[in-house]
Amino acid sequence: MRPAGGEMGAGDKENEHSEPCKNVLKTPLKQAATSQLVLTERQPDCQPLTTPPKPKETPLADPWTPTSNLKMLISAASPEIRSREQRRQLSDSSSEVLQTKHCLQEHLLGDEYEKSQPSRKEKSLGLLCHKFLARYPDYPSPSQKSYICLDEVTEELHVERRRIYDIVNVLESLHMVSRLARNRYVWHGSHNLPQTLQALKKVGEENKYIQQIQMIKKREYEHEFDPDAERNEEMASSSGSSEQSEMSFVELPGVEFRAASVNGRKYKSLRVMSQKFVMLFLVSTPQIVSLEVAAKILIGEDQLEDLDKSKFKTKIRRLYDIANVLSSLKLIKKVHVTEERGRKPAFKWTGPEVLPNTQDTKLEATSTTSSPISESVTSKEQCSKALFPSKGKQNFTRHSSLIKLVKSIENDRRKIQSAPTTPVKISASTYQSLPVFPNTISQFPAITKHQLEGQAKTAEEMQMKCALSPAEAVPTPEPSQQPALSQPLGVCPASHSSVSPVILPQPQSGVSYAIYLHPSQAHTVTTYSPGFMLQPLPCANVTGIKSNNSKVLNKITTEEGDTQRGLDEPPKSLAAEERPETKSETSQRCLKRSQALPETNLIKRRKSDEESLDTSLGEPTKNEKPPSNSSQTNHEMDNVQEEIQNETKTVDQNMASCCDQCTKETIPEDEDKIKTKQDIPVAFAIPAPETFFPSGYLIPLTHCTHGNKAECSTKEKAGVCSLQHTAYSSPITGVIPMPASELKTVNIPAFHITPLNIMLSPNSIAAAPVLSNSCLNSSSTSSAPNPSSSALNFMLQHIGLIPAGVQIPANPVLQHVPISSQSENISHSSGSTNVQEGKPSAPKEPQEPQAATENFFRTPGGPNTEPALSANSDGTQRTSQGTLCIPQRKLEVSED
DNA sequence: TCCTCCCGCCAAGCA
DNA sequence: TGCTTGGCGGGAGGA
Repeated sequence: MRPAGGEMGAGDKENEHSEPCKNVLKTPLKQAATSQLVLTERQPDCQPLTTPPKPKETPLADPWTPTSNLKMLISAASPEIRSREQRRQLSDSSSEVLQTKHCLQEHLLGDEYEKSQPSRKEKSLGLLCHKFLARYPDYPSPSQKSYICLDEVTEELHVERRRIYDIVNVLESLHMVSRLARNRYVWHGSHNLPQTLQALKKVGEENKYIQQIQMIKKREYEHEFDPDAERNEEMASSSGSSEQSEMSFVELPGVEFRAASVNGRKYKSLRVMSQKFVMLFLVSTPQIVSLEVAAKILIGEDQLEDLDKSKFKTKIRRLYDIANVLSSLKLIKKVHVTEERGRKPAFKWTGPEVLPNTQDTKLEATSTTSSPISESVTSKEQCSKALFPSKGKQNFTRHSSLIKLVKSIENDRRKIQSAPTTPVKISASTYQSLPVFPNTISQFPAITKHQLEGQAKTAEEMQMKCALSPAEAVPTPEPSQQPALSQPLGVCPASHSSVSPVILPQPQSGVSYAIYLHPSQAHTVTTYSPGFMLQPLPCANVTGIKSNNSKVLNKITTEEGDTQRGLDEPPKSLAAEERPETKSETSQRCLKRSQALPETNLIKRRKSDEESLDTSLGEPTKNEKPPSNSSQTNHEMDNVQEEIQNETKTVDQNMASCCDQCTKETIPEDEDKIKTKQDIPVAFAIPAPETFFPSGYLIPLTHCTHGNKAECSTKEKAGVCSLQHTAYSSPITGVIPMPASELKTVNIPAFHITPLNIMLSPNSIAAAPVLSNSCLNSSSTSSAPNPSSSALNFMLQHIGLIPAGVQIPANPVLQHVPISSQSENISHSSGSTNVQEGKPSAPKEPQEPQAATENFFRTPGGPNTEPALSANSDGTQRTSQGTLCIPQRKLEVSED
């Protein structure tokens, strides 16, 4: 009957009753002990016992049939039915049932008996988990705690204890249960779930999982063109993660984690894996994660040992286990993403949207005026509390990293503060690195600094505000959309805030808009920030890497800045690319930083990112001064001209650098490279930074009322008005007041070669010189240029961005202007994935851009939460709220 | 054939 | 030392 040979298969043993004593397993025996009754009764009749596992399973109650399963599910749905069933079960003579079964078993042929056994599916972990969950209320009253006795559970559910551990471990990772003692757990239900998810999301963001995913996808894509790179990938994966060995378990305050023997196995704990898996969903957009990617990331965080494919397979197995439980919890749902290489199993987050951690945010919010830094750190620590604090081991990344974070933040802050001309890290580094006007930064009006700071601060304040009242802050048609909208400002982690959403004051409608840049975009943008250049932006190098088969991937990725530079090196964007050239102080410092980091060390880069992120985040926070300067100034006409001039300089610089970049990088690209660039992670289609500057996301800031200056001044401290006043924003995105109805799209050669789709109002030019400059890209014929546009035209012509005689119109005309080679990338569906990538704001192919329907900047909720969009003629889409969604890509996901 | 994932061996670690 | 936990991977069932 069963395969003989060596070790009997698991399944064999399971059904094996004829080969008794041979299999006396420790655990099974124990279990047998727990169900002694059954065994003792049976043993005499049947063969000497022996197969602990079997007796235990076959015995109880109803046989495992679809019917019984149905009953179980029904009972699960109804406590009454359940209890009734249980009572009946108890009343039944279990021994009789057992005997009957065993007798039946004995009389049946092997095959027949096997058939009588529950099918594999009926024994699935998912179903088991359902049954397990059915035993406890989702929200148990705090007064009456539900205790879980593993022995009872295993007995009642007729499963091996081992299986229960799998379930419990995953539940534990979500803090739905916690271990009290041996064999004993406490059921918390979903009470802690929101908190847990928030914490996980935060930690996930801190860990830059999005970037890791991007990198993995990038490598995958590379493999399509270079099969030999596979080995490299593995090496890269392992080496790059050599310092990621530290895995942490995110613990919630008040929910103590006391897993036994976890110390020795924590790194590979199913709990940790589960949490990380969840994090991937929470930080990614859309919230779809393929098993493969998840496994790779998990492996990446393990030791170097995890190189072979068996490890990968093991991870996949574990992920299936976890996924089954999460599916039972309805947190995820299995789907498939179609790729060129076939369908890939993936899971889509179907759980609750994770809003900003209100607790955490509140903390920060309330502390903003007192001790921002410490608060921020504190909150982070709270979110990612280390395990076993009593042991004080350093095994918990969160702890150590947070500590480092604090230090790095302080250091950066000091540096920044000491640099009077460094308004905001982002812009500071940018400007400083500009070759044309190396000292321009010193001329940059302090007011601009305040504006920028105010912006950053505004973002943070918005975040807090959103956290406090998300719905109010960003009204959305659907609750599920809230996260999407609030995320940029609220949920959006510090890392994103560094990119700070650009606020678009809308004096007329009273509604401001923020152009929120997706994390990936943020990276691009923030490359100006020293820290960001260290980020392993995948897309970038891909282009240049393609031909470098022999290179070790990790090296390649880490060498973006160096090795790629000579090629097309894009991702790094301005800062990374120009640093070496300009050798400005800032850039040098940045370069040093980046170089100091081991190229193969992903975690270090991550940390570096965190530093910069936190720095940028902390910057505004630390700055106690209300953004009054910026807000006030923005409204003062007297200053407009000055600002225009200053910004014009900035623009000029940017443009100059942009030109350089374009000529260097964009033009030379061949089709292959372009193709490579098209590679976009399946679930996280993030355009190659070097190629495109992804679209922005206009977020109506309806909660921000436009008031007069006086009003704002009074509100500024509350961080409400600052948003509106930050009209000029950073040169990166440009900001201009405009009515939603007048929003139009133009391609903005935002830094380098990355065109940015951004909305412009007819009068934007005059109001926002920076944007106006961007408009130069459009071939619109101009109408009477105003003074500012004239100046811009002059400068732009001067630097060769526009031909002599061409004038940038004061009233920009919406246009999609293809930008050289970049445009080709767009229409391309991700290299390896069929999750079709939309292109990042798409330049050249006006027709294509719109093809992408699913904006991955959309709400984290993914497709489900997609707001109603109305397509604009230019391919952009607008939500019912006026939020502009620029199509990014189409995700083909098939649900099972 | 590949995808899923059940099953239980066996070692770490706790009581 | 016995027992609990849980990492791990073989291999079976299903698609």
